[in-house]
Amino acid sequence: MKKRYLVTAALPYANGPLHIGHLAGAYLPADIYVRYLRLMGKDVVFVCGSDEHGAAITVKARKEGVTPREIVDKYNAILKDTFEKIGIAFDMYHRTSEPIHHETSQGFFRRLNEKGEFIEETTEQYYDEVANQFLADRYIIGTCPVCSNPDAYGDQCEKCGTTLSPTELISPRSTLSGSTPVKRPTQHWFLRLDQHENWLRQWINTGELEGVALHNPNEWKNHVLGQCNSWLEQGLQPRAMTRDLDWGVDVPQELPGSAGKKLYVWLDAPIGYISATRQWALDHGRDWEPYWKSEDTALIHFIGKDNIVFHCLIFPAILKAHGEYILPVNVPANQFMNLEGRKISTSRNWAVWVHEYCQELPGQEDALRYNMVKNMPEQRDSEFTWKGFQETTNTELVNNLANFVNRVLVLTQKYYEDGCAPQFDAARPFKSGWGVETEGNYAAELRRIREHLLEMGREIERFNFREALRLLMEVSSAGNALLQFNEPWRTVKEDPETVRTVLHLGLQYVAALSVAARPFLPFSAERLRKMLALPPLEDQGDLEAMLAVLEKGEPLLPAGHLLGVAGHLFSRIPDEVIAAQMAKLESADAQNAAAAAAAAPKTINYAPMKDIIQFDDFAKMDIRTGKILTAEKMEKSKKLLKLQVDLGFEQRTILSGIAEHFTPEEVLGRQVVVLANLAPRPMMGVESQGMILMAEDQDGKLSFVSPQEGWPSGFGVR
RNA sequence: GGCGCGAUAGCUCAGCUGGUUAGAGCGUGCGAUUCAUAAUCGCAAGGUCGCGAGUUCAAGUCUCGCUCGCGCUACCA
Repeated sequence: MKKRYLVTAALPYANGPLHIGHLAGAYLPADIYVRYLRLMGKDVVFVCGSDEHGAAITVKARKEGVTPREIVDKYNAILKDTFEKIGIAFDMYHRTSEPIHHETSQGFFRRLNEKGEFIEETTEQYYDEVANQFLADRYIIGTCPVCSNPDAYGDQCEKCGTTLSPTELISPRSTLSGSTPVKRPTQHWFLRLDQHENWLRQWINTGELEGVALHNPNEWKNHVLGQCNSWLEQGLQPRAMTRDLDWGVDVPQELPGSAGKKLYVWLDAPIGYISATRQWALDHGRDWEPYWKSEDTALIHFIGKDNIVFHCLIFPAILKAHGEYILPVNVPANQFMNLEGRKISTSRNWAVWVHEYCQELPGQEDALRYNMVKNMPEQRDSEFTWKGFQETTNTELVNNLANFVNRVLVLTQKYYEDGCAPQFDAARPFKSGWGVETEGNYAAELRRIREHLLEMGREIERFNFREALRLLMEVSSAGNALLQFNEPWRTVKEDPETVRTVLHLGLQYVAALSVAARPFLPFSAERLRKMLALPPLEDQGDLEAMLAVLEKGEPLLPAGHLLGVAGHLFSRIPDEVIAAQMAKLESADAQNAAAAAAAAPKTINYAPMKDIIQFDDFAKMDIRTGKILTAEKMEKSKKLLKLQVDLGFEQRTILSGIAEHFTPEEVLGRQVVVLANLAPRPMMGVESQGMILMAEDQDGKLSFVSPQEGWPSGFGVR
């Protein structure tokens, strides 16, 4: 057991609101874990914050005609408010635009630079000659090579989701000036990740660093280890830690060549965890350093699977390179949550937005949390459906949990007019709620609850939140069974003594739930406290203290305790609400379809004309007729066909990127037109000696360009 | 193409280092019950553990091949 915990949840990017996938992926598991630790009296700090830098934000600002500052202020406010409303209890929700963060990340940069962790390298990047600046990937749009979307960004096509680099775009253009960008050399700082590969491999797979055991890799999730090893096996390459950007943390200005350079997200966002911790310490008069630099601290990152490599390899490399920091003891990444059978998509508005949920289903925050846990993508992608949400909420939360609480309180207040927990005989036997036809006894029953909650805690510690939630709910079921087996409504006249004992015990179940449910259902737990007229939880050791009382077989709520007002802990989700939410999703979908249909005819995006050339330029090209003699799929390639082409006077081996459009059989014997004097180029170990000319339409479909049937090979085209 | 992860009851998912009749929740059927938001409790039915081989006394669990889904990654002269 570590002495203290530092828990982080992925920094949300401040250019959009939060959807259920984010919640189920990172924030909710982190929150449950942290709330549990606090209830167990642990020293824990839980940090997060808005990631407010980068080109995507400036692009959005430009589009909306506002400043980047206005964008991040807006979304930071929304995010912060959403987290609060859905009950994510950060100790500090920070933002990367704060000065203390700039200072912290620049400090890292300086330190790494001094320690020789960087190499400075010059690469070619697209440059806008009209706007006079280098272009971030996001500033370049062009035609997607995969789906032919004419407006794909330089880093990603939002239509088909493919990850791209700007050089892959067909006919790239700058979003700043509309001009065609040109490549220019620019110098950047690269982190020598290759030099960290060995210890990272050792550390990931054995948990050992320099002979010291830091964690047990068996406790890490399969897909996390798999993803890391996949990268390690391919070999780590130096990675640029700086970019030519205008919105971000400056590269320390005293360094030569720093003008116009900003820290790349690798050296910006994750260091936000540290900045946030520093700010928390300042606000609370505490020392932040033990949380990041002491070996008896457990550092845990909650993230989605898209962030695994970042948090398991690159950030640890940075921390280790710095030299003073500890490494994460676990990175329990979740997979993705789908929505109604499809991937959640921000750009297509196929999502359930958390702030909208809070607005449209007020008071149902815990129902969402419950459903998120119930369907948490812990080991594989999972599925959220509104129908499932309704069913789960109505059966498990309303029918089982809320109803149990209600029937205990209503029965008690019905039978004991003073509205107090009854005096009772602890030695009185009754039927246990934990098994059919088993005799129970008051103290043993309380210990039974304790054992169950201990098990729940163990599952939380192992990041098995679904299982932990199931165990919690079993307490409620056992409570229901307790009432069912003893039937106080029938025996209250003939055997009032036993009924007192049973109902008093029922109240203990509710009291136990009012503490144990807090990690999952914080709002409901608080309402339970009120119904029981118990003080609000202090959030520091409440569960630990409660378990100690249960262990002694003593009541959590003494006889004579005046209860509060019974009420409905959860309300049923009616069909109309589900129908309305489904309609909302479908209308988003219809809007997308309409937008796509409307855009389709207009987006016959003819490539812009290239610059005028002279006849001499054309004459330099030696274009010849030819015929494909043999064709085979290129080993290990999805796109390349290896062709033998007859040019009459000789044969050529030509590699052509048409494998996704034509099979080797289809192209055999085709007459083609070949650019014959193109410089040979090796690809995948084979030299390509020319280029087959193809026509390409708007959708990226290809067509051979051929002379008339039977035309001889080897003659010129002009 | 390479690599990683996944494929288990109608649905959503657990099954650690291989070991007795493969589990849970929901749904379904039957029964009990009525304090409670037509709630609850019990019992039962339901699976050739993606497909095909192999290792083993023994495989959902290990090995190999294949199919499908998701993710990362390379090649379009």
